[in-house]
Amino acid sequence: MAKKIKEPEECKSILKPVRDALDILNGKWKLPIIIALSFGEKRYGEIAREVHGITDRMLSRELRDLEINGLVKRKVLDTHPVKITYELTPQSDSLDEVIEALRKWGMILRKNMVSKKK
Amino acid sequence: MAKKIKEPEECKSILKPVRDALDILNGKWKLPIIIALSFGEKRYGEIAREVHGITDRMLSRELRDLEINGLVKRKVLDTHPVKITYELTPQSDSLDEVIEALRKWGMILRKNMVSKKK
DNA sequence: TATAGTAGTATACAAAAGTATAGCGCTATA
DNA sequence: TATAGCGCTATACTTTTGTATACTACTATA
Repeated sequence: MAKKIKEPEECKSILKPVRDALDILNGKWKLPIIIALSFGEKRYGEIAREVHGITDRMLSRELRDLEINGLVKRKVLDTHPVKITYELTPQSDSLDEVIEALRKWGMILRKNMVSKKK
Repeated sequence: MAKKIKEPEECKSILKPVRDALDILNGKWKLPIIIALSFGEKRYGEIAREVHGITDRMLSRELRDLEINGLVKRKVLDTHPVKITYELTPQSDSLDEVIEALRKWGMILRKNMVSKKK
């Protein structure tokens, strides 16, 4: 009752930031890449090996996207030959909670699948 | 050091469930629909009005998808004329943490944008 | 000298996601 | 009788996402 009056505003106040977040994290690969980088800076090839199934094209596009949105920093070290690393910015450090919540939910999913199917 | 040895397994153990979760929550609309339903069961038209910008085609497809994956229950009430409602299942109730984490992150995003841009 | 790793880009294509618009049969209301 | 709401589906289209394969120029190793 009191809920019905309050609801529309409450619903919007959740929807808006969530949609902002989803706009940046969209697609199949962004969070997996961020997770891989959450263990420390990595080189292109290292990320490619950890995020199974991603193609070079997608990886380079997603890294560029993430860089544009300020989630990832690309660093060129002037060793010889040059070495390039990617690392997270504070912006994506703050994704920890999102990732942890998704991990937990994914595990619940799997448990339910197993108990239903097999 | 100790981290480096542990990392590959640790990384995989996070990546797998997160990717399971993302496979089900993919796209622009699933979480917004779930958020709308988190305030209680709703009819098709009500959802359409709350999730701004979604087209009928997408809404009916996403609802079917969510139903198939056990996140939403479609109920047909035999009033006259029939009334159809959608409600969350316990499976998607457990998404609360994910949504809350995304909401918080989305708000941080917006704050940073404002302080950088305007 | 041949091979493999480095960090990607180029090209072409297929599949999925999303948009726009129209329409259906039904019922309740003006 | 006309209109609006109900819960969708149909058709056609565009955009985004993703795959597959080949290629570059460089360096280090076998």
